[in-house]
Amino acid sequence: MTQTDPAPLPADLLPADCPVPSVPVLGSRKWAWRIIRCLEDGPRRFSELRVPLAGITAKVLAESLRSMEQDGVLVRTEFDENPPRVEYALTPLGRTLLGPMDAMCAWSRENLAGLLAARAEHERGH
Amino acid sequence: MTQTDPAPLPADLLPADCPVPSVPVLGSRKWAWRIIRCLEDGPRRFSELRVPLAGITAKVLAESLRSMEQDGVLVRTEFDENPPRVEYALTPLGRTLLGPMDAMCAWSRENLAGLLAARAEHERGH
DNA sequence: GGTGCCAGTTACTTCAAGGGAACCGGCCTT
DNA sequence: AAGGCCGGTTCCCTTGAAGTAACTGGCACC
Repeated sequence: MTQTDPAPLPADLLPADCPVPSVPVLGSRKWAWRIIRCLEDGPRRFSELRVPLAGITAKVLAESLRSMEQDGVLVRTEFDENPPRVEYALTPLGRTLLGPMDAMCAWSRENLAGLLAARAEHERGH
Repeated sequence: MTQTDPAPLPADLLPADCPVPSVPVLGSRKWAWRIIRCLEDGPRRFSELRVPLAGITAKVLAESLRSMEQDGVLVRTEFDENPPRVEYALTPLGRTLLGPMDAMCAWSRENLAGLLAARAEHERGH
């Protein structure tokens, strides 16, 4: 199971002098941001997550959740019911990500248009 | 040249309801954070960037720089000198990234230890 | 004429993540 | 007995970024 192996942190994680070159939990995992957002308001079960995360497959969602659980940003709780129920919730550590994420989200809201314009211009001009 | 095609923004970029699921410029490009940090204090030339970005190859650096130029976060300036000189500098748009990046960096400084602990515990306990 | 510098390029390979489709096990209802 | 629900797993394929290594072009200096 490759996805349950703790992914090695990128070698360049903390280069001693300059602050973080990448964001551990959020980098290189396409759905991580959205998953965290979906859990912001409380625990959700597997199938509840699949709805807002339109397009994600069970496989990828399961993989992402396991890796984020490993990182300690969320917890998986299995209830002994039938049909089975499994809930995912942010940990306190996971909640601390919301602040920085908001900063990034604000940046995107303000600057995404500019970024797309830059790309478009680049495509036309050359 | 695949890397000069404007990469399509991820389809899930702005899902209307919830703020940005990923960071355009910084996601999925391993060296982007560090490159921006290296330009924070002023323009640098190609070979100057290779020093602090220990381990990066000319190819990857060139690719990254071109894609970031396309996104409008930096500019490439070619001087007609010899030997050739080319400088890269952050644009105003690029500078606006520094704030959110600082927030993320602060998060990492504060919580990286906890994250590694969570991983380690996961590895032991299961 | 050979060497070096700078800023790359080109071709090839590797690797991790994502996507698609099929399948599973337990229990419940019809 | 058949089908549905939930929460997955398994296998296989594709993709995109990164890494490796060799090579380029123009000029300048020795």
